[in-house]
Amino acid sequence: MSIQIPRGTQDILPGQVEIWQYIENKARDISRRYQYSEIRTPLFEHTELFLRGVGDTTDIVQKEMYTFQDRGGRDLTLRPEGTAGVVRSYVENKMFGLPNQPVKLFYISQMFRYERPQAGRYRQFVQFGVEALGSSDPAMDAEVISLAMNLYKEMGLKSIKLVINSLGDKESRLSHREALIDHFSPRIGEFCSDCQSRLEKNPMRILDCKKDRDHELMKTAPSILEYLNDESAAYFEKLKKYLTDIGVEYTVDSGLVRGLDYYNHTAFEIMSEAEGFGAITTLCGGGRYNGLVEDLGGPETPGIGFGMSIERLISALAAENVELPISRSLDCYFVALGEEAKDYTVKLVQSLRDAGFSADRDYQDRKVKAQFKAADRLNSTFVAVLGDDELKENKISVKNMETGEQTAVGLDTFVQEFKRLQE
RNA sequence: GCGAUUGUGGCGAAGUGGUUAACGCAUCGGAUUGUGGUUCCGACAUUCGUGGGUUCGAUUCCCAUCAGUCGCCCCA
Repeated sequence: MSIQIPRGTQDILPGQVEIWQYIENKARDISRRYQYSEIRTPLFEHTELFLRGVGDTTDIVQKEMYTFQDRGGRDLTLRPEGTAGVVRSYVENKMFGLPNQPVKLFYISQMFRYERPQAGRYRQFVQFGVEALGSSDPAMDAEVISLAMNLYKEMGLKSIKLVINSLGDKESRLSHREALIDHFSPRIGEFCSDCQSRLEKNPMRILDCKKDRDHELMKTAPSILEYLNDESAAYFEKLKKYLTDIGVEYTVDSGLVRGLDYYNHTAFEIMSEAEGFGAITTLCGGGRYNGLVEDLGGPETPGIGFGMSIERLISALAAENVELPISRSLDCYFVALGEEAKDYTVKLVQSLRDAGFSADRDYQDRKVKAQFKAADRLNSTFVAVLGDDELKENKISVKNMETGEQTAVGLDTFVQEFKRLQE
């Protein structure tokens, strides 16, 4: 049997790729308006980067990484997310020393996670992500969130929902952590094995457990929001005010815990609420990661960012039946009859292309009728017919495919005549 | 990592333990010796994901394997 595409990957074929290009253009345009510059980092990094950056207790690191050794015995991993690589580059290139701060970066790149594929989940997928490094102003958080929300709005999505939460600073998290342990430990035996191991490692993640969600202790669990210290609470209030000021609607969910260890203060998620979207509704996830730059060997630097899946964005567009303004058209298709005409057509197609038009012709040696069918399928605006009759008079027939009108123009002045016909 | 379900021409999709594997769409050719989106006629699977087994015989039964889809865990 012939070789198949690797599991969880996909070919993006003509017809589909136009959607990708449209989205990528939109993402680049909105990044430009928000003044984020593109950064391109390697597809793979030293495994150590993700162990330290993403956190070695996370699912991503524990069971989802594409890790391999190269011929030199180096431990490398295909990036499972974008932030770690960008922060590594930020530190390595000493961007903290750039005159313009904060440093605002974006990327559109492939990510890799070894998982069982399902609706909205692939082993190779593409994220549009944004990172703003060097500011701890809550207005920065509002900007990053609004960038993501605006992209979805401009794409034409209606059924999307923004959920925000604050995880607080280190001090707030610590006191919340203790409160959680006090709350759950007396009856931890009633919880699933995952939760039992979470109790010491990361008790916040217990709140996220789907298996035990109906347990009575879940409802009475202490909320992080009650444990925010004054500074963290004020930060969160500011963020909410800014979001309201710029018209970004949100709901607060104190149970929102993101899957990566590095988050603090702001955490947010954007999901689709479209009917029949499938089980995985998260389109975009992000948050603040003050401390990550330091963990990766840089100076103390605050940061915030998000990652959004292009695949899931496309699914959401499909679920909402959004029509994108994508038009593929052909200006002129050439129909040639006979050897002499065919030879001449080689030059004619070239002349239109050189003049900036899209032009194509038959290469299958098809009959006239079939050539017209092809032109029709290609949605060609005009068809230029060249046969013995035309050649005899040094002319070429140009047919407007919409009106059916056909006129003969001089072969020598064809390009100029064709331009005139555009009006 | 676990579970459910599916796998027949380019696409969609019937079907049966027995020798010609429906049909629809698309494509190509003809009716119309040089003009599309309509109509009519014709052509188009040594083969039913792959490997093995049962059988006189398997696309149809069994096992394994690969892949798709969906769900769980978790995430984008």
